[in-house]
Amino acid sequence: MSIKKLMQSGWSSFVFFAYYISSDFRQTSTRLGCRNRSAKRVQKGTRQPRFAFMTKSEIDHLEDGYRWRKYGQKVVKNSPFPRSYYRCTHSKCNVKKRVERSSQDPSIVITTYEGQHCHHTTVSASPRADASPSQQLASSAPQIRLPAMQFHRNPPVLPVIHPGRVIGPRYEERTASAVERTSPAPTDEGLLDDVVPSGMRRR
DNA sequence: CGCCTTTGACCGGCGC
DNA sequence: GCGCCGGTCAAAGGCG
Repeated sequence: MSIKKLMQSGWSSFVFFAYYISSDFRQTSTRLGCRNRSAKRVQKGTRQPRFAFMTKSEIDHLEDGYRWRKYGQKVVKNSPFPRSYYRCTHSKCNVKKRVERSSQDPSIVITTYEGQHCHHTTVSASPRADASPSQQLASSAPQIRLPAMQFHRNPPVLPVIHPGRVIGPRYEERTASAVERTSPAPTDEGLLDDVVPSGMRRR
């Protein structure tokens, strides 16, 4: 999917900022919910690769080819919008994603994927008859397969589009700090902030 | 009936 | 130690 095609499809502002959080970036499990009820819980010390991107969309839960089950929603500090937590419905897949609207720009949806899929996409390109309203809404939009979940070893080459211009090199070459330096994108206090290196965070 | 969302409660980490 | 916070669980209910 080229930028040009995105523009032609009316999604000119769809993806304009993306970055990859490498697996050794930081331990993600230490701050995760730590109740030890479920065997599926990410064990302490294991590191899950994270990938976060911002999209300009009215749809919160974007169709990405996988099926997700929402397991929580939480109002987070510094954001008037709730953060939603989704888990891949595949039984052996431990991938999670968080979806949150930017407090700076409500039209921007920040999605963070965590983990790696151990299976292929499960949702067909056509809308599922039994899809939830949000899924149906998403399916009614131009189908854009977000490659975020296919970066098992080679992160995808997403168009890094800033409003009005293309910024930066291919994002897998950029570190989060590079993003910080090169991107004038609004610093989000919510989910985006959560994937910023701990040393760059206030807390 | 199966799958999904919603939502309040619960838990551990962290800062003070 | 206490309270805040983020993440998760699980029961309840909705929907096709």
